[in-house]
Amino acid sequence: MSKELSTEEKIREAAKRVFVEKGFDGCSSREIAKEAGMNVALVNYYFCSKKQLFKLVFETVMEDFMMSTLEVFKRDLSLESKMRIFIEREYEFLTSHPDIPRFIISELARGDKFEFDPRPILEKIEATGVFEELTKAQKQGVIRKMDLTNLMILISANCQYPFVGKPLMKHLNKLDEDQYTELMMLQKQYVTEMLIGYLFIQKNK
Amino acid sequence: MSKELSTEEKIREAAKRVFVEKGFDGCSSREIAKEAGMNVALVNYYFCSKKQLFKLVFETVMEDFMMSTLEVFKRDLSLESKMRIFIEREYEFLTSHPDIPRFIISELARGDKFEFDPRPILEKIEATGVFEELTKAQKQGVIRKMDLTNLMILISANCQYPFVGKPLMKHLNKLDEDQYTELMMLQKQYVTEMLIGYLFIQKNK
DNA sequence: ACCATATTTAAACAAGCGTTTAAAATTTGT
DNA sequence: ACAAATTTTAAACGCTTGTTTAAATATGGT
Repeated sequence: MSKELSTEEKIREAAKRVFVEKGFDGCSSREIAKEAGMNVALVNYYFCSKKQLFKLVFETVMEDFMMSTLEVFKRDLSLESKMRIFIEREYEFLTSHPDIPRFIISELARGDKFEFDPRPILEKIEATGVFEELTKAQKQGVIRKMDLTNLMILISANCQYPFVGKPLMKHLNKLDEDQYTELMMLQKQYVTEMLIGYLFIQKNK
Repeated sequence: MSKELSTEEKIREAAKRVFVEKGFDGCSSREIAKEAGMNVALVNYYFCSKKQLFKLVFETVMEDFMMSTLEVFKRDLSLESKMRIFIEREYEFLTSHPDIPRFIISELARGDKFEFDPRPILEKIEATGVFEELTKAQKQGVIRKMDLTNLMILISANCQYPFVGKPLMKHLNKLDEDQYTELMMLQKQYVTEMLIGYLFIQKNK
C-alpha cells in the first residue's frame, strides 16, 4: 500500500497531477488542495507559495523525463543498440506519460513565470556520456556528421511529437485511446527504422 | 498603412497575439483590451465573451496554419516535388510563427474549454487532394505503405517539433534567436533528406 | 499529565477576474 | 440641425484568486 504518504508528499503528488494536466495558469491552489484532500492553507504552509510548489514539481518532472531514457547510454552496448533501446524506452515512457513533454515545453515557453536553471539537469545528461559518444561516432564515420543540437532535435521530434501532438492528431483523425496506442506501436517501428537508416552510415558503400 | 482597422478588428488581432503567446488561461480580458488600446467592455460588446472571442481566434489560427502549406498539393507537380515544397513552406511559415503549433496543441489538450469542430477544416484539407494522392502513390509503390495517420505524424513531427520544442532546446543548449534560426535552416535540409529517403521507394532496386 | 511544538482548520484579506450596467460620446439617416 | 442608433466609457457587479491570520487540534518529550 502507498497509503503512508505524508501531507507534504500528498500535496506534491496532487500538484504534479494537476499542474501537468492543466498547467500553472489553468489551475488554482484550492484545486490542488482538493485533489490532495487537504486544506488550502497547507499548500502555503509546506511550500510557501503556488509558484514555489510549481517550481519544485517542474524540476522533478523535468528530471524524471530526461533521465528515464538517457540511462541507457551508460551501458556497454553498440551505439546502434543504445539508439534502438533509447527510442524503445522513450515510447514506453511517453505511452504512460504522454502529457509530460507538452507540459515541459508549454511552461518553458512562458519562462517569466519562474526561473529555471538547466545546469543541474545538463550536468546529469553529460554524466551519461551521450555527447562524447556521439561526437566520437561522428569522427569515426559511424554516424552522420551534424551539430549535436540538430541531431537531438531530430530524435526528440520523432519520439516526442507523436505524444505532444496527440491532441491535434486525435481531433483531426477522430481516434480513440486504443487506436492511438496502436498507432504509436507502429510509429515507433517506422521512426526507429528511419532514424537508424538516416543517421548511421552504411558500411557496404 | 494598416491603420484603417476597425475596433472589432483591432481587438481580434490583439486577442490573437495575446492568446497565442500566453494561452487562454494565461491572459485576461483586460490584457487583450489593453493590447488593442481599447476599453475592456468593448471585448464583450463585440464578441459576447472571452470564450467566444477565443473560439473565433482559435479557428482562424488553425485554418491559417493548416492551409498555408497544404495548398501546394493542389499544384501539378510530382509527389516528391510537392513534398519538398511542403516541407520548405512549413519551415518558412513556422520560422515566422513558431508558437502557433504549440498554441493549437496546448489548447486542444484542454478541450473542455471550448467545443472545436474539426470537420470544416478537414473538408478543406481533403479538398486539396492530399489523401487521395498519397493513397494512390502507395498503391503504385511510389511511397512506403503505412497508415496515413502514421505518415502525417512522421511529417508533422519533423516539421513542427523543431519549433514546438524550441523553448526546451533553447534552454538546454543556451541558444539565442539567431543561432536557433540558423539551426532550423540545417534542420530543414536534414529532415527533407531523411523523409524523402525513407518515404519514397528507390527504383534502382 | 503537562507544556511546547507542529499541524490543521475555518475565516478573512486585498486583488484580479469575466461580465454587466447605464450614462456619455459619437455617428448616422433624414 | 435634429433625433435615433451606434459606439465607447467608467464604474460596479459577484466571484475566484493567492495568501495570511489566528484559533483549534494533534503530537512528542519530560
